[in-house]
Amino acid sequence: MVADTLTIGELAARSGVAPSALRYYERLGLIHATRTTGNQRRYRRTELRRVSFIRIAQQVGVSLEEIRDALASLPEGRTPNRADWARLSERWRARLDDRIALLEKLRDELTGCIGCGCLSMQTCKLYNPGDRLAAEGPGPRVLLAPRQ
Amino acid sequence: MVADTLTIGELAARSGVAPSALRYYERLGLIHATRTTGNQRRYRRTELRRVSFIRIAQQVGVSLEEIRDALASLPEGRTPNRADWARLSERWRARLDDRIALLEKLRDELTGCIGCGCLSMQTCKLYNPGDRLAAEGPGPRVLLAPRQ
DNA sequence: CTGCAACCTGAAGCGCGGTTGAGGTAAAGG
DNA sequence: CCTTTACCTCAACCGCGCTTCAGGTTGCAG
Repeated sequence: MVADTLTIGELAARSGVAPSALRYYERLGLIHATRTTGNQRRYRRTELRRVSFIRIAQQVGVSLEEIRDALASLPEGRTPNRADWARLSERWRARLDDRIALLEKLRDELTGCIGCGCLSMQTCKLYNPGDRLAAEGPGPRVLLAPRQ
Repeated sequence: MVADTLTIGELAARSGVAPSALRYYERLGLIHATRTTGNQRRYRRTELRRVSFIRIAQQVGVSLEEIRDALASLPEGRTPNRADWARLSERWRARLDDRIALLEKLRDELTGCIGCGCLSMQTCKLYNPGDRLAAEGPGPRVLLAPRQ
């Protein structure tokens, strides 16, 4: 069955995401499907692009909630075009840049910092990169959200 | 009380990690403490460095289990010296390099990839950066582990 | 028209990385 | 000495991002 819509199994196969995960994404409002008369999901091909975006964003370390908000900025009525996606990806490029900068800072300071014995929380720039984390206060919830 | 050992509260304050988390790390074997006659934990100052290492590794996206394994490579009998820590941090530098390379690839391909409409799982290099993920097979457990 | 794979829902469960709470003990200051 | 604050254990719970399972329905191939 190679129509203009995809079954959940087909979308799963093409995206590498399990059907259960796709249903989960739908519950959270990240993707959408129409239904057949028999209540089975049918996906438009453009959903593939959404799923792709979701997985990429997860790799960057973004929670599904944030991803949902980002996807919500895509047009409702019509199929998103290149410009729409480009706008979205531009925003994520900035995120990536930030994240890369953080990791580079970590890398550049790691050896010297541990080598000199300063890895003691107090003085170490490494432990509070840019004071971003310090501002969050105690409790780890903030960091470490989408693994990887 | 400013002795040569730290109470759990002091270690928590200095490290920015909650006491409950420190006890949790101990249960998992990431850190160690001696006990007073009254069964309270006392930490050697070097534990501060361990905790610091743990938090840094988490930022890079490593699971506590992996961190424990890494810390296990430190000498048992004696206090780890600079060379010990340097050895360890060298290994993590490589991890950081890998991770940075991945994110840079993601960034460099993101705009072009979405812009050209190829973000379709099939052909997109972005979705399978370096085929590392494809090799894992279906199931997300692998990626997205320690959030952020 | 029948059979079987693929699909459906809802609820429960899992792994991680912790936090919270109850009920009790230790230790430092006055 | 006594009070207050910090600490102890154990068990239960939380949020995230799913998976699994039971019990039932759909839809395409032969």
